Amino acid sequence: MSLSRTTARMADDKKLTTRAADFSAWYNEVVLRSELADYSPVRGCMVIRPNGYGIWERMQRRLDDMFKATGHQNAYFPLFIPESFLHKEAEHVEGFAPEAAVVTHGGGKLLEEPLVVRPTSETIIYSMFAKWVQSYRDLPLLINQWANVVRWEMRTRLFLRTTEFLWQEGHTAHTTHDEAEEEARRMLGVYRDFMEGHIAMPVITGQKTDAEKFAGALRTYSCEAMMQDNRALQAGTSHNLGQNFAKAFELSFQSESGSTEFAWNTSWGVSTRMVGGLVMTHGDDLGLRVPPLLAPIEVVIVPIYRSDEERSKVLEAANAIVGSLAEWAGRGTERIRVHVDAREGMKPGAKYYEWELRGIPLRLELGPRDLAANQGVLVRRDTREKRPVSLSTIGEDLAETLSTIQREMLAAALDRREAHSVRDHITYDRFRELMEGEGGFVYAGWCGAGACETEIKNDTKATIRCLPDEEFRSADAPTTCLKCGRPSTVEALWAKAY
RNA sequence: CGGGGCGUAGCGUAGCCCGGUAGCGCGCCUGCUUCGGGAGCAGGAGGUCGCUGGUUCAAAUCCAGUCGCCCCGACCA
Repeated sequence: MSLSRTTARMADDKKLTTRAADFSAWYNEVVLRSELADYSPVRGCMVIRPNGYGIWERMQRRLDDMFKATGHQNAYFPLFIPESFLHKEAEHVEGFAPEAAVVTHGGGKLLEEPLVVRPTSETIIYSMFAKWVQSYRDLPLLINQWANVVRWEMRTRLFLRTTEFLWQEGHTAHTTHDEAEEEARRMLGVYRDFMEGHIAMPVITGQKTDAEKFAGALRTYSCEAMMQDNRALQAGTSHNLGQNFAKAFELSFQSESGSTEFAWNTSWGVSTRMVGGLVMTHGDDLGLRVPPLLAPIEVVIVPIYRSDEERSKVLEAANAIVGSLAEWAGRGTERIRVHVDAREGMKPGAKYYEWELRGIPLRLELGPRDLAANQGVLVRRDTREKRPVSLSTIGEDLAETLSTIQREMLAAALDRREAHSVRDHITYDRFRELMEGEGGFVYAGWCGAGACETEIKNDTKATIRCLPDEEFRSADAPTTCLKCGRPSTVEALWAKAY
């Protein structure tokens, strides 16, 4: 029926469409079949299913800790924003008005002023900050909120771009430009640490060009990751908003010297899009691969038996392992998340395929022969490596293997990214050929002219993903602009993007 | 908004040209046998054929309209 294209081959064929055959179809099939999400009755919206939401919850938990550790507090601002608020900052309204959903009726009556469903919350938040801040002593104000937002996109894709999505948006107010700048950079660093440390998804950080920056920001910074089709995914952004919103919403304070000044703001956000990034960074032709730190289940135990007698023995042993892991404190308070797949009427092989599709990092096969030897067979999802492990040291063994998987997944993703990155001085013809073909990240010189940026975009669909931070720049800096050949003022990272 | 594809059981589909008992595979339920890489047999449940109208003795099938979804392009996290 309606899902025929994407769910084709799903019911009759057990295998997924391969990444090489059709990356896009592969992505949709993985998301649907691993039950991360499903389409909703409303166009462009999605339902996040328990498997997907479990990953998001772990992302949230970790990020929330990181925000708290950097001094932020959570708050919640309303979904509805007076339409006039959106109009108070010129660039901002231009950026968001086209994709705003507007509520015109309530309680059966036409509203006096339409309400915008937040596409982002700068306007409502800074209008409230204005009420709360009087003195420099009230600053910095460091707030985060977890929320849903709505942007009426023309084309949507599960997790990557949906009409409604979940995210966090940090909003801060500071006394000086430099302090705001420091905050914007700090949170970009937090994002990078999280993406590399937890999603095992390496990112390039850097500054957005004027063409790509947030509507209303002074400067925008982003984390750019490379997906397996060699396209870039903007996985997180952080903005130095300058005084633009402070001026629009009269967010001012009295300084130490007694003068009245506008505050300096930042905002920064990451969304459920990261789940899509996880899929496209780590998934393979068998399905999803979830990095252990984000996996709601880290280890699944699959019991193997013939007779009822064997069944009860093996299940007893499996439950004993679960019990011992609940006691085992070798990982501090963070216990190993283990699940016993005791479903009947399913052969072990069928269970293996299913857990592989869902990307659970480790599988412990447990049969009568294993029990006789006090062992289990441990299988890594990422490498599919299979080895016997002793049940007497199972906690240590699992914990160590999980942390190895986490580390090696990042290393593998990093290798893949570097293998598809070009830093040599590249001719424009070669660049165009690359963008039409295999794609990838290209580091090249840029004269700084918006015209060159636009021409390249029209020509090749590639855009400047960011002006990379120093550590990502090439050892021998490019000297000429990729497009016009004039002297380069800055090194740019070019790629086709999601 | 342009181009393409498609709406028949939970999923995938056949049937539509040429109108006449709605079929198949997967999944689901029950039972028995199975179980170290996607089990077998037997029995069973499950359908407003997207919706509305028209033609006809009779519509999944023909005609008109309408709604929706997916994919590919122009905007965006």
